[in-house]
Formats: sequence, structure tokens, C-alpha cells
Amino acid sequence: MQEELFQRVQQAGFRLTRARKEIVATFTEATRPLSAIELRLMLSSMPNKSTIYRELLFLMQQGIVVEVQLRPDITHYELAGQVHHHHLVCNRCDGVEDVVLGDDLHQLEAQIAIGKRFKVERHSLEFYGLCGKCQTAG
Amino acid sequence: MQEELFQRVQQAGFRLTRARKEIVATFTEATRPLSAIELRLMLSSMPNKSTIYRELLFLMQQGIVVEVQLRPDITHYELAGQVHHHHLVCNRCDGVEDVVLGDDLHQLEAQIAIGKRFKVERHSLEFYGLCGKCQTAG
DNA sequence: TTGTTAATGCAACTTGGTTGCAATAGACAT
DNA sequence: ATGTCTATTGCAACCAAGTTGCATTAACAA
Repeated sequence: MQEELFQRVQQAGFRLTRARKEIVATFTEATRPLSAIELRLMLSSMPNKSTIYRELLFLMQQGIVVEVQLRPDITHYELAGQVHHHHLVCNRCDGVEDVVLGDDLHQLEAQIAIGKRFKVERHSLEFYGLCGKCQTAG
Repeated sequence: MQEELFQRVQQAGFRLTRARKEIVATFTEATRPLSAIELRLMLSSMPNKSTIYRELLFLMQQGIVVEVQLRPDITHYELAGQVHHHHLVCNRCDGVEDVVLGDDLHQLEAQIAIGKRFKVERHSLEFYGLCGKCQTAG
């Protein structure tokens, strides 16, 4: 899984550094989007913050991770190429869950293209509320 | 229109200051969401930036404006209580247009509440792409 | 007009993120 | 193994959006 990504990076002429490998590994194991700061704390080598940001940029350019904007002021990142999905963000514990929705949104996009003359390239859809745990936790 | 909002503020025991009036007026006239910085530049009194941020917080607490997150790192604000709508954000000129969608999303929310035990409080949906002008402008 | 205190300006601060540059370390050839 | 080349790193200084403490100002009621 990560091996494939490692190869891809190397075949594109880039190096497989310790930080890079650790970051890719962390994303492939993560079950939710991570912020740059969270990510840094999860790495045993604890690279400099500029390394983290540069690496995230690099991985985005390589199409390995994508940005997701879950909160104002904090950009999160997740592995690219997953099944197209959206996020359930708990307003209490900040937990994030994925949802896979039907293709209604693609129909919507088509309608918008026609009705508004706006060519949709991507959309972002986030649901905010209370996860099961936080609903019962008073 | 703004008069109603002015009264609401005053009846809640708060003052109708120059900045506050100008900000409310600017939002009622705006045809798109505004960032704090844009807003400040639009005000003839050019208040201090802390005033702007404090005022936006105040207006949110009063339920007069709401946040919308159109871009990473910049929070936009628009008048609350409008017909529920979403945004078409042009990736080229940064222009923003509104769309009013059917109630499919509310059905989705209901389904999520049941299927995922997640109680949706609000959602945010933004479409990013090219507006009509930018599609033809090469 | 005056007193009370909400609201403002200012300056210093916080935080997420960026940048220039010298030092380091992958990958490849020897 | 060793050296060379240059991608990548660390560091320190920076930037921009947004926040905060505090003294000053100005709504508004009396």
C-alpha cells in the first residue's frame, strides 16, 4: 500500500527521506484527516515545522494527499484517491467520521453547470453536529 | 431592513455605534460574503482591526451575521436569515455566486442521523469551479 | 449635562503557515 | 565503501489573520 506510493515518489525522481516515509505511513494508517500540527506530533522524528508544510505541499503536488477544510484556520489533509466521501464533524469532541453519499451531488453539479453557467470542478460538503457518543454524553 | 436590525440591537441593550451601523449597512447592501479585511476597507470610518473582529463576533452572537468558510485561512461572513443557500466559488476570479438547492440535503441529513447516529446541526456545501465569464475568458 | 459602561484604539501577542540560506543526507556512480 | 550531486532539512526570521489587556472615548439614560 505505502510501498506503491514510495515507488511512485522514487520513480518520479524524488528521494525517500525518513520524514517523507513516516508521513506517508502515518496517513495510510490514519482513520481521519490530520492537521499539519497533529501530524508533526505523531512523527517519531519530529521534523521542523517547515519540513512538515513543505512535505504536505509536495505530497499534494504528487497527488498523494488532498486538503480538506473542516474548520476555519486549520487545514486538514487526508490520503488522496479514496472513495469520494464527505465528513461528519462533531462540534463537541472534534471527531471526524466519513460518509459516502449517493451520486445526487453529481446530478446537482450537472444542473448547476446548465442553470448557472458555472462549471463545477469540485465541491466540499461537511456536516457539523453531534456524534453518537456526544449526544448521549449530556 | 437595517432599521429592524438596529432596533433589535438597541432593544437587547447594546449601543448603536458608528462602526456597528456601518457594518450592518455594508452587509445588507453586499451581494456576496465578505472577509473581515474586505469589510474594513469598505467602511469609511476604517475602524481598528480589533474593532472589526469584535464586531463580527458580536453580530454573530446576536444572530445577525453568520460565518461561511469559502477558502482556507480566510473566514467570510454574510447576513444571517437569508434563504438557505450555498455558494459557487470561481477558482479564477474568486467571485462568489449563490445557489438555492432543493431539500435533498435535508433528506440526506435525516438519513445520516439514522444511519450513522450523527445528529446534523448544520452543513456547509461549496462548489468550486469556473464561473461563466472565466470559462470563456480562456 | 453628567455619569455609567459599552465600545474603541492601540500595542503587544498568538498561531498557522512561509521563506532564504547554510548544513545535511539520499541516491547513484566509482 | 567513498565521493559527488542536489533534494531535502533545520533554523531563524518573517508574514498575515485573528486575539487580548488596558486606558480612552463616546452612546445613551437620567
